[in-house]
Amino acid sequence: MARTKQYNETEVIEKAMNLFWLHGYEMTSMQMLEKEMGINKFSIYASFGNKNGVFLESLKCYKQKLNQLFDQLDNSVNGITSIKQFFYDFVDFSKETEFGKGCLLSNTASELGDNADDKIKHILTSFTTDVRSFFIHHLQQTQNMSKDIIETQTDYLIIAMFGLSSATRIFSKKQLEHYIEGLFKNL
Amino acid sequence: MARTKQYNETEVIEKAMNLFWLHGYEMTSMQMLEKEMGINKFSIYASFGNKNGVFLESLKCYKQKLNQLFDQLDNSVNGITSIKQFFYDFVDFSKETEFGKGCLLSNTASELGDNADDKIKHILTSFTTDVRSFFIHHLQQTQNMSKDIIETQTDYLIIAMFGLSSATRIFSKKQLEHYIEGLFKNL
DNA sequence: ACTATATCTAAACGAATGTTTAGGTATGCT
DNA sequence: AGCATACCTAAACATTCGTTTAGATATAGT
Repeated sequence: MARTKQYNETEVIEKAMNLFWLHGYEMTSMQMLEKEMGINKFSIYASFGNKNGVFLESLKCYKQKLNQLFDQLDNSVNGITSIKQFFYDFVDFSKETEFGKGCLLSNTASELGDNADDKIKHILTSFTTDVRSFFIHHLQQTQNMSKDIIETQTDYLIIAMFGLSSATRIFSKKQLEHYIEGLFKNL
Repeated sequence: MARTKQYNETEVIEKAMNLFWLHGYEMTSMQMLEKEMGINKFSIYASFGNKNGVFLESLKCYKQKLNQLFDQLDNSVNGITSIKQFFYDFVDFSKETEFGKGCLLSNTASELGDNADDKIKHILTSFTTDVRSFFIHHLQQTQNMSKDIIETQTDYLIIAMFGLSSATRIFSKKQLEHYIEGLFKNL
């Protein structure tokens, strides 16, 4: 055999993820990735194929982090309260390190839209359905609502969540708090 | 004297605006602008200086269109109802021509963020304050609320509006309707 | 009709993009 | 120890970006 890799692929992807999260896909160049990941272009292409491959892995990495948020909540099963808690946790998560990063997934949906590669679109839509089923599941816990009302309220929550994820890039925690409190006053 | 311009600057900017609206700033190339505006690069640079100049005029053009929405509403002065009407008008406006364009201003805020040129940032912030004062003005009409409550509800509405403008890129009219109805349920 | 001048066409510019390649370097296995 | 192999460095690749420039074309005023 020969020399072994001198970098951990998971670690460098985490760094790449932060770059994409902060600057978006197009605005993040291979040069920036090279510098931030601490490895050469050759190594990047050897490990991930191309820029899109790096991005794809970054999205997966991000998704795992969001899933951790879900997992934390699944322990305290108490209907709408846990949905509201998820909104707050999400704000903390989005604003934990630097200001104005928003949500990598919704940023991507906004930036690339339909032009995105199929694998990327799949990640985005699958996450949307995950969130949707999370909402439906917890709405069902609370009261015995009709299917129509659950559907309507899920649309409400999904869009509120999507809006929140965009808003975290711009608005302060206090303003976001006002938003969340207003949102759940109606439920 | 000599030859006269064979294009109308207002007309070509409208076409440029639609391109930026649909694809964003970075994704819209001079080549695309050339084709869509129907004039040569030379003419574009002669009229607007550079790409950023075209974008700036496009934003102004877009802002005028939004101001028309406001003007329509100022006639029917009835507090929160008119705010809600604005939300609906905005959805119609954002989805009138093609699917998934969202709002050019909030798209720009999301795409460029703090990296944007100062003139562009000024347009964005000035519009936000316009919307804010519109909300405050109409909230004051309804009841005699405390300043704190108006402030809180304005934050709520501003973020809801911002979220809506992002959401129009992705969600259907019916879903957006569910969202708006939910938003105004307790106001 | 002629000329001056602004508009238009089209080619070329340098810089930056994502990607590839060639050559030097270090390390795991026999 | 030595060799094979996979890593890393760094230069070059083609393409595209926004921008500029040189030359052809058309027209308003005399």
